[in-house]
Amino acid sequence: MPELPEVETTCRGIAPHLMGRRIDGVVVREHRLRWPVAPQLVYQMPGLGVRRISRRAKYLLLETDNGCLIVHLGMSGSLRVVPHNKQPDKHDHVDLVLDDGNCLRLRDPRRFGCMVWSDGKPTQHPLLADLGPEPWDEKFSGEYLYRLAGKRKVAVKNFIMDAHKVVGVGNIYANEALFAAGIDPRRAAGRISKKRYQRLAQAIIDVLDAAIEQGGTTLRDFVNSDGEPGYFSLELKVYDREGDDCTNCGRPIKREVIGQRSTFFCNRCQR
DNA sequence: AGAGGTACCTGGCAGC
DNA sequence: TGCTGCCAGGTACCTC
Repeated sequence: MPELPEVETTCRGIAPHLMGRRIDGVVVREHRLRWPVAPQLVYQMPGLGVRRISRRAKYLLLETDNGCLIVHLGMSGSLRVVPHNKQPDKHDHVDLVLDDGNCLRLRDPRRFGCMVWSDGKPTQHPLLADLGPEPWDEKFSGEYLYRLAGKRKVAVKNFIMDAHKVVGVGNIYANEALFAAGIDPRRAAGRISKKRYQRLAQAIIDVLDAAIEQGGTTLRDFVNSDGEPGYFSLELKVYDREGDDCTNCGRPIKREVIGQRSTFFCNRCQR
């Protein structure tokens, strides 16, 4: 389940194999992703050169000479560069055939991902236009979160997972960042001090940085690899550790459902 | 406008 | 062993 660090790692992994290449063709074996695979892939992409690969939130942007492919990996998606004649597996839904005999292959068993097209600036696409800042953006800070929280009653965990506030904080990292900042995930967003938001903002950045670094060091080959990029072996302190000892105080980690999502925390260390 | 809930999808697992 | 049923997750979209 790709969270932002895995998307970033994918972006870095595939970029060298795509930059400057030409798309010779596109094969869509299954168009039923979250939204139907954009028809432009088939009628517009062939013949175009790849100019730039980048990431915005959890979206990968593949800019060409004439339009931009926007890819989201959903929960189970992955992208790899493989020889085009390699036999696709059941869940290999789309190939972008490159001019060097390889292809960029999208695999997505659960089909929560998407491949949509943007003719203009991808950042103005409806999916991207209203997103909050990247955690590394200078716009993002504890002050920013504090201001946005106002008097809102929503649980702080849901608040930081809202991509319209700040992008890239999925369930795993929301749990980890709140633990690092010592904040109870159930606490109302509007009832947290500016100072504690400053700690939280830094925790979000730190936890994502650490995961991206892990991704970089444990990066599997994005070419000719059968394996999935795999989960970063980042040491998680609370996520999926219900009943285990808190690494800080030794008390058992609690699990509770907040906003229909599993939430893990230490109710002694997080207030 | 904010808050809360639902849908989408399938591999993997627990329980029978 | 084989079946059923539930869960995981990101995000758009629905309703109140």
